[in-house]
Amino acid sequence: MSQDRPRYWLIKSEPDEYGWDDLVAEGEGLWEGVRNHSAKLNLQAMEVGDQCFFYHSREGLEIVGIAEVSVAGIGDPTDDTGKWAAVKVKPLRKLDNPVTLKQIKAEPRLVDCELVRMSRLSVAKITPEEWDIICAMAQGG
DNA sequence: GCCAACGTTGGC
DNA sequence: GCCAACGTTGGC
Repeated sequence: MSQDRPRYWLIKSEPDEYGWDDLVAEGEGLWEGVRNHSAKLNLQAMEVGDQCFFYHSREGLEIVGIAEVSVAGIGDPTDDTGKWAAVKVKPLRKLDNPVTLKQIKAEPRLVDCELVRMSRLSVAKITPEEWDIICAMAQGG
């Protein structure tokens, strides 16, 4: 239907290793180290301008901000075989109110989202509908 | 090509 | 720190 919207994703990171604040401090972050085929396919489908929820896993368990894909379709420099993908992202804005995994699981319209269905996927797809719901929750208070 | 064993990830 | 879910590997 409406193809005039960017694609939406959710990228996970452990704040201990590389959190939202680290991304903001750097200005632009290389998203590499993904070694899962489903996640790789998502990475390869990303285009410049796509928007990503930035999710803190293990610690925090919440979406803390929105990042934008600044460079797409690059190979993972930490990989010698050349078969893994990476992208670069820039911080766009921090959420007014972080949206926790608990909130997401409590929202009936979000129980089917990739984040909930495949909890171990580090790069998940978000539909425009899911994006809008989560954005509303982030503004909700 | 199938299935069991193992390792890793992530929520609790 | 523990356990469940998923992916990958290796034997047959």
